[in-house]
Amino acid sequence: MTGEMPEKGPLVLLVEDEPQMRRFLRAILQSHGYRLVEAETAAEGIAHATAYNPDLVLLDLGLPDGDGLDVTRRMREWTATPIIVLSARGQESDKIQALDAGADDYLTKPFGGGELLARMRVALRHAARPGGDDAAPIVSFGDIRLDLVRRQVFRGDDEVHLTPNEYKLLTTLAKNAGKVITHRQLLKEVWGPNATNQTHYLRVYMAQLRHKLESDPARPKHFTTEPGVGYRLRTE
Amino acid sequence: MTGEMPEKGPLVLLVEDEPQMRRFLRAILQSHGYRLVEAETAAEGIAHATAYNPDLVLLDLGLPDGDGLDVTRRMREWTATPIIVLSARGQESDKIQALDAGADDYLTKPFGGGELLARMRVALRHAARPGGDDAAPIVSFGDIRLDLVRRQVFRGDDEVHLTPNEYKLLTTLAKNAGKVITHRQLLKEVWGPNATNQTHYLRVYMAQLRHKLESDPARPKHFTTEPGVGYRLRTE
DNA sequence: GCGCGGCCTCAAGAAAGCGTCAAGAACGGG
DNA sequence: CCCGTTCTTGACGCTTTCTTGAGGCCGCGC
Repeated sequence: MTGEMPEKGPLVLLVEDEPQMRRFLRAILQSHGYRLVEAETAAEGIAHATAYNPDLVLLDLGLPDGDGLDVTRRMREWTATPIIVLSARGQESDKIQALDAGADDYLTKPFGGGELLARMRVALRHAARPGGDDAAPIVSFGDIRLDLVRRQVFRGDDEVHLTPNEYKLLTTLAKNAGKVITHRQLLKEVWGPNATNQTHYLRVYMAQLRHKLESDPARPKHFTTEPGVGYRLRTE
Repeated sequence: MTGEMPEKGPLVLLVEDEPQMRRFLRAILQSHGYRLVEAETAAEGIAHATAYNPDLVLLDLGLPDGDGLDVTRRMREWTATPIIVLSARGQESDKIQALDAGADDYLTKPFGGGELLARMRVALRHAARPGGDDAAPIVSFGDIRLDLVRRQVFRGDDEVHLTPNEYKLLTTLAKNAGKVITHRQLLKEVWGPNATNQTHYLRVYMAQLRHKLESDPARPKHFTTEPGVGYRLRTE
């Protein structure tokens, strides 16, 4: 077996008032690895959209407290998150209105779970396209540049080769730059939860990182030791 | 009407064999300012797609000379142009297949002109978003040129023959040039999701690619190994 | 001054991962 | 049905990476 990551799937906001429908969708989504947030009203839908910033919205029209179209329009004022409308109304004019209001797809109830999932994949595919999500994939300190997307480390203009563990250790430090990270945390992150007392690993690997990335490995400027506690990466 | 402006509406490629349906769609599209290119067969569809580089494709499944899904898949090898499938078949499995093959939407005949136009607007809205079109249809590195449209690989002036798996492996690497792609990703992409632990395949096929495309296969400049992680294609 | 705990260094053996070669199986076209 | 191509599988040796241990340094409390 492989010690996989928790594999957190895309976050879906479900806005739907009928309990029965909600149960149906919840079952489908969760069994396919999606994380789920639910709302029962338009107002709650908008509130959750801003609070959770989901990857996708499933929106029922005909909510108790207002038009679902409003939800769509309101969301489109500030986000391009895919919205798939689910509706009992199959009139062409309804579809056109919803789509022009900013919805990305429109399914008429009843629909098959398979089709819904397929259309969700399409929507998520779109959202993944333009490099809109990854904000700052490059961390730098001193003359070191760490490119998290390409998985490359540069020292000046030269690429530095890191082994998998070295890289993982560096990234966990970099992701919490400035903060102290305890031995336990680092070990758990890099070597897994069964190695949280092998502090010797850290000494060896920190030494390697320092040799590869510090100009004076014996007097580290960036990879500093916090005796008895852990290590810290100083990025300025 | 004649005497109009230079008519610079979006260019739509219509791939449809039934003359009746073509007439119907032609009327709708032209009356709404779209420019139109028509194809009657799958082969012609692909040819026109490369020749005209349309803004949107309307694709009928069930063409005389082959599966419409193939057209979708082939196009997705090099372009992200929106594809809306029009089909008489309304089975859920058909929809799922088409959408997963790369289609952006699926309408079952008969459908209303208004809905089609609305869904086209959605598709064009997606395509219009920033970032624009990314995938250059030709990738090159060293003295290698990879033509994604023609599915051809050249080394200098000579064409290099690749087997299907070799080609697929090369393209998945090329589409993420510079980034490390994990063993798992590559295997899933080339051999399907049931082979994600057959890392041995990768060794064999990477060796073959290197032999065909590297000047010194034993010391690869472009197809580099990231031990324990995956492979990377360096394009500079 | 001495002992001790925590840390760093160096290095070697163990383990895992990788590249190579080759043979048999499966496939597809004639 | 046969032949050539492509895919799969296995064995082997090599390289990289991981793990482990021994030794030394330093600061602190006693």
